[in-house]
Amino acid sequence: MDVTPPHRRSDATRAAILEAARDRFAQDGYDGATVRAIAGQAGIDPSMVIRYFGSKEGLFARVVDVALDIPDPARIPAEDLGRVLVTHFLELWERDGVLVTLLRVGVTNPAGAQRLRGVFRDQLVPAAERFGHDPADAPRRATLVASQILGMALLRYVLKFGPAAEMSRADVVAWLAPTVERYITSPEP
Amino acid sequence: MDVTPPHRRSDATRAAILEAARDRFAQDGYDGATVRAIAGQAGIDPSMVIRYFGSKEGLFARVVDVALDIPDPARIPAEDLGRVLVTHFLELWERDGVLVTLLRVGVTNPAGAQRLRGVFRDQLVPAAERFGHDPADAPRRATLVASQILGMALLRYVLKFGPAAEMSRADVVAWLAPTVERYITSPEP
DNA sequence: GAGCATATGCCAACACCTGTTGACCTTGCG
DNA sequence: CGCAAGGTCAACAGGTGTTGGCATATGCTC
Repeated sequence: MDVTPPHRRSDATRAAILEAARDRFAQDGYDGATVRAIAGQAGIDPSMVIRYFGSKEGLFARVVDVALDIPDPARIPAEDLGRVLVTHFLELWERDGVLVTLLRVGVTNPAGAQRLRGVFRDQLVPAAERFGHDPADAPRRATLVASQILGMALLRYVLKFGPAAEMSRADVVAWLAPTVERYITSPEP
Repeated sequence: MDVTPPHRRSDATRAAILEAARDRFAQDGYDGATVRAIAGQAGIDPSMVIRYFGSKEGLFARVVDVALDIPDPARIPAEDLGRVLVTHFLELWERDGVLVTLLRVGVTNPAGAQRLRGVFRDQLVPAAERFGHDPADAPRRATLVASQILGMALLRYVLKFGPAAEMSRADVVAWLAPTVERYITSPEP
């Protein structure tokens, strides 16, 4: 898709804009993050943002592009399933601000919600199909797992509630792992 | 605190503004809900909103005033604890848009996040103290329960994900009840 | 019932902020 | 040198919360 020559003189600026945008979107959401604030943080003029990314929406689309990289169930011992998955998701949320951005924007912006649904449908549900025994159950299992993971991420990384943010990662994993495991493997409540 | 005479001629208008505000805030969040849109839906002039509630923030403070009414643990049979609590929270989220509003705004607006923290600290943690055996553990238990409930509410009532919204209430209760119960009663993961 | 004070409501405008655009310099490379 | 890409500046059109002035209608006092 990107057929432009690999080295442009403005690549540094583009990268600076993207980095600033990631930061501002994650911090302030879509409406809260103004083009002027992003440009200011990147140290350039607001008009450059538009020239390089077409529009604010175009920039946002570039920023929010996430691969969940859910591990292959075949390579996980059955008794470690919950622990491995929860650990993976925590790392995902802590890696960069993309998921925080996605959630922040998805909650207020219809287009953002659409994008969140896309991630759920294209990555989480298929993973649930690989994990569970009955593929028809996958959407429900994915929903249950997502509810627990999203809820903890919301408290811990978005709202930054004291008790949630201060829990050690090991504690979070220890408590959530059995829940997630049950949602995936148990045939009924 | 409210010493004004009980019957003002403008009470109907005030109520209309509050109702419209509840709706718009729940739907569009704090920034998305404009004073003009609220006034339009209430069928009056935008200036009336300011005159009656001082400012947009004042109106929002009036709208977002929620009592979780968490039931008394002494009146719940131990084996019904999870079911009763999950059912209670689902009804709370479905009753009116207040919790949806609170979540939508809390995610993007710092003041909204503060208010959400207040609800958590003043209502959820004390409840966890009454429920659990070790009061020192209450913040962590409240966090775990909140993570599961908030996550499901997020998918079901805010983002309106298909699979989450279409699950029957009974199904949600059946799946979440054991989780919530474990978070409250189990001394360790 | 008449007159008046006051509450109620609308209109127009304000100052500010938003995304976006076009004209204009400036730098670096062929 | 010439020319295109990189970058800045100022301005635009539209939307925001908020304010003051002006019309109207209501309810109270005589």
